Amino acid sequence: VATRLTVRVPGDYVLARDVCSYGYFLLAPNRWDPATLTFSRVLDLSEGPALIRIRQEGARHAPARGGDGDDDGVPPGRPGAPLIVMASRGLTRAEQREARRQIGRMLRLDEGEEVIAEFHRVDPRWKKSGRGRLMRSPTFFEDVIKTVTSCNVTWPSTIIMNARLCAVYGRGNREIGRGFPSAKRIAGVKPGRLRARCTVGYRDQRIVELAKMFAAGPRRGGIDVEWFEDPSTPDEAIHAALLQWPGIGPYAAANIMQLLGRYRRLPLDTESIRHGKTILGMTGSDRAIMKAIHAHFAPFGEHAFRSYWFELWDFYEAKRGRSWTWDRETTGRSFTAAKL
DNA sequence: GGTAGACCTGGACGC
DNA sequence: GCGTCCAGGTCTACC
Repeated sequence: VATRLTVRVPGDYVLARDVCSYGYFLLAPNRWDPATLTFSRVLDLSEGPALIRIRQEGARHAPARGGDGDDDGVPPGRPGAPLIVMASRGLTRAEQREARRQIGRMLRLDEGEEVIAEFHRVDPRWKKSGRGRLMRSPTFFEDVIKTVTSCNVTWPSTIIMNARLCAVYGRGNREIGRGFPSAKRIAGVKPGRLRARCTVGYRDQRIVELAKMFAAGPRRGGIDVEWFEDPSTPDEAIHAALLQWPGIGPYAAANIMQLLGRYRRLPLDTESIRHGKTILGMTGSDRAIMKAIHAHFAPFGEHAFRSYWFELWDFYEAKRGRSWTWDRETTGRSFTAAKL
């Protein structure tokens, strides 16, 4: 008998808005169905993979949009309504706890209403839409690998890499689909084979090396995930550690910090330069613009990245409609600036 | 301390 | 179609 779970959420939580808040919601194994406002993916649980579908109680299909500009950005869904989670099979008690933990991490349910309210006090532009939470992955490992697959490539390549990683090395089957591969699985793959089967290019060795570090764990000189996830670990220590990892430079390190809920640093890339020039009216060399962007968002303090990110996200939405209406086969493939 | 060039892939462009 | 060029962060080598 398939398991059904009810997940309680913060009082302001809206699934459609808070899932469709970061590009990773468009990357395998994640799936967002704009027609039914349902999120689904395969989770890796102790007894095996399981497909889970998540929807929010009472959320209905968004009404057809009117003309451009008369959309107030308020997402479909009743804030704070519980999530209904349907699994493709029966889950043991232990697996139910695992699933809740992974879903909680992915949806950022740990960030309560008061955290988002504080962000809105610092930057009131997002109060009306309620934007504040950023979607991430069920595990730290997946967040790190997704970051690496988004470095130095255009978005369509990132989509392909993640799809291939799941299809080739993820657990699952034809019926339920496949999840994201575990660190242990990738750690045992030869770099050349990863490159050939997943088109990760020169990232092959770096990805395998990272997987080995995750798979080894702290006792064998690898990565101590708990230390990174622990809010009491200082930002500086995490940043310094990340920069030592293969394939992780300033952009990736800042992005991973954001994914860990540390929003003070900005992962700036070429997209940021465009944003600085066209939206913020900045001029000068790329270096100068990067510096100016950091300075521009510094006053937002520990919410700097949220302010920056939702400014970018607003830009994409202005061009392509609200993110929860994006179809992954069309809009979802081309939502970055280079394509607009 | 900063920086030129290589790395790999998919997409755009010119023929 | 086919070949060439370019975008996109990180890393190494070298000032």
